[in-house]
Amino acid sequence: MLKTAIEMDRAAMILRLLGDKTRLTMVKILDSHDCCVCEFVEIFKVSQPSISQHLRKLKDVGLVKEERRGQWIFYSVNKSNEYYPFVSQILSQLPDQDDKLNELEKQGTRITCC
Amino acid sequence: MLKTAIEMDRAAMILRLLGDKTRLTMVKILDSHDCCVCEFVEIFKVSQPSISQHLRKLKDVGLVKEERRGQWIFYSVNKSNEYYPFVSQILSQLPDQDDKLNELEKQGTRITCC
DNA sequence: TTATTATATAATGATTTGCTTATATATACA
DNA sequence: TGTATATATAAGCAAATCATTATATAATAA
Repeated sequence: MLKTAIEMDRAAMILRLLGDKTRLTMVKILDSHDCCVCEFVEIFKVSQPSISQHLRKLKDVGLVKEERRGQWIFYSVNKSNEYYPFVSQILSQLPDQDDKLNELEKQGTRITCC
Repeated sequence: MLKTAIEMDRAAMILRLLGDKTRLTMVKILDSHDCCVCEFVEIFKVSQPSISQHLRKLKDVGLVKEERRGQWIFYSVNKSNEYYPFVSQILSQLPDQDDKLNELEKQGTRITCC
């Protein structure tokens, strides 16, 4: 077994985490753009606590990190996380989600503070 | 968006399917060796219906196929399935599980009919 | 200071999941 | 043919999941 291979139980845990359409799309978006909670609320049309809970799960395994900027808390992918190489390979096979952020731009609800 | 990219909801569905340690290990094993139900029962130490139910889920999305050989039903990965390229890339990042089958050989519980 | 905005957490409930045991079906063997 | 073996399906149950509403906390604006 390669030293670099992810363990099966860790891999299953990560796949289960990504096996939710909302979280998977979040991570795909965050892989190329920082976003704050309210942007995700707008994109996914679910309640703010629901978004916060998804982000919490991603943060709990260290896959995303948060950073306060004024009134907002921005999330980004933690590319130095041990699971990132595994996740990154998966994300690379997914269609880019730029249309979601472009939609926010058009609506004027994209947050571009700081 | 690339024509070849898997849709987000399909991707999430596949990841959720693989996001179970038993199923993930099954698919990893099946990717290189056909196996029958009773071998998985031996490997995973869970009930036979539990194994059958996992295989059913994998079969329902077309990721594995079955073939009767005498008294046994052998399962294998359906490499022509539309999701196989996506899955294959994930499997390639996992440690090989040959030790599981080697263990069966040692115990003499490997099925090598037909 | 008070009101507003952004976010997190707690509590709750419906649905899904993954196991179990019991049972049905199909093949193989004596 | 009758019995054993391999597998599938059904039913039941505990735990996990994902949403919601209510509430708490922190920063900003008036």
